[in-house]
Amino acid sequence: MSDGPADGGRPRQRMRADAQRSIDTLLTAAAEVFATSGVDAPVRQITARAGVGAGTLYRHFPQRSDLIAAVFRHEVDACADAAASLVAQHEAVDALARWLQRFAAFIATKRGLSAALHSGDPAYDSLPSYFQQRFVPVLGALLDTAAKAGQIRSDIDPEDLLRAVGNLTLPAQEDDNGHTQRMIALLVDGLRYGTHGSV
Amino acid sequence: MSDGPADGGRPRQRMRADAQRSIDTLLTAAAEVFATSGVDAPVRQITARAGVGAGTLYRHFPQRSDLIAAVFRHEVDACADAAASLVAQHEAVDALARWLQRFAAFIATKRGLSAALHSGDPAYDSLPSYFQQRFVPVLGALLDTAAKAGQIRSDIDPEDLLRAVGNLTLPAQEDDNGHTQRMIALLVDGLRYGTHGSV
DNA sequence: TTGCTAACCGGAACAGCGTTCCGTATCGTC
DNA sequence: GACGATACGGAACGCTGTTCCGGTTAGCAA
Repeated sequence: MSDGPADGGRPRQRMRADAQRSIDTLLTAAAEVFATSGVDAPVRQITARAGVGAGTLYRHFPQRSDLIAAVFRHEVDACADAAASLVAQHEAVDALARWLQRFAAFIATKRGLSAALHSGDPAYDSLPSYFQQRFVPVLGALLDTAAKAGQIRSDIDPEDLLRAVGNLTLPAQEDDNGHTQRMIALLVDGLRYGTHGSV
Repeated sequence: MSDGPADGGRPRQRMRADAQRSIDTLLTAAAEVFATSGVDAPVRQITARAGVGAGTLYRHFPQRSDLIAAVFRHEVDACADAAASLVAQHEAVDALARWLQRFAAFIATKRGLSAALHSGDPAYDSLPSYFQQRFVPVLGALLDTAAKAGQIRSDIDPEDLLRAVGNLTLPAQEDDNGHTQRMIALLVDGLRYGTHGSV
């Protein structure tokens, strides 16, 4: 996906290089600021970090919700795309485990977002389905590959596992000392149960 | 309860009459403004309606949450106290029905509040229990009286009924044309069921 | 009743916010 | 290289919450 402005579709005509640069910089800066100061952080904090004027931000994201939604989609994409390189570099079940950790880290940054999600702003309406559309196939493929390799059982619904990991992550505090990671590892071990040697 | 300032206790020494007047005016004005513009309404709108300077508001309610909590308590009190006069003027089951309608009207004005409630501000921590402490005995007494008069059954838990009416009211839109009221009436009829003649 | 003082009031003033506007700079093309 | 369209930056505007302080008033004592 091409992280374009908030018109919701593909660019109707090629975007100028500096504009695309601005958008990328803003998206990155906003993600960092949202992570540290929450989604209610001042606009100027984002523009300052991006080294960009306020006008530039409003040109590309007329509404605050546009920026938030774009950052969300951007991070969803980054997380989903991470699966490919993990698969290339690790064994099937290992790639699965690592991706779930990555996914948990993603969820952990979304604490302040749930309030915005339920604010009724229509700009957010498409976000949950985007989340599903992007992650379910990715996780589904990871599960499939590992199952076909005989490394995990094959009766796991990706949607269920997605929700389970999400729930596992939500209540965690910031300083949970790897508790969430250990729980996810446990979950993965659960997946292994019932294959080849073990019963 | 004496709607004092936000020190949480009774006035440690008699308050000047003009101060008490200001507090009352502010509480009334704030309630009206919150009802029309939501709890996020500008402070100046409240002070303007109360015919009072900003300094006066901040003197009595240093934090915004203090004002919101005070308005809430004030309205809880008004609603709870309404029961007494209803009992004096109507038959037991009628008083009960009328009070439930009154309670539903109260809940209906609390739409915007739930977000504030869950904001984590400790000023709101005591509100839910205040709600319970104030309403459960009132409704309990109404139920008791009506039950002893043989007008309704006697196996109703006031806490349950409180929650039921609350839930009944929450999803209602502003223009529900008396739908909520009809549902509550139905609930009261349900209470009647199983007494004297009927089965 | 009068006078005194602590308490209170009003609103101007300040700081910080989101948002708009427009002169200037840059890109892509001819 | 020159030109038009596009995008950039940041000053400026209006609105916000909050503070501050000179003037006013309530309550009490003489």
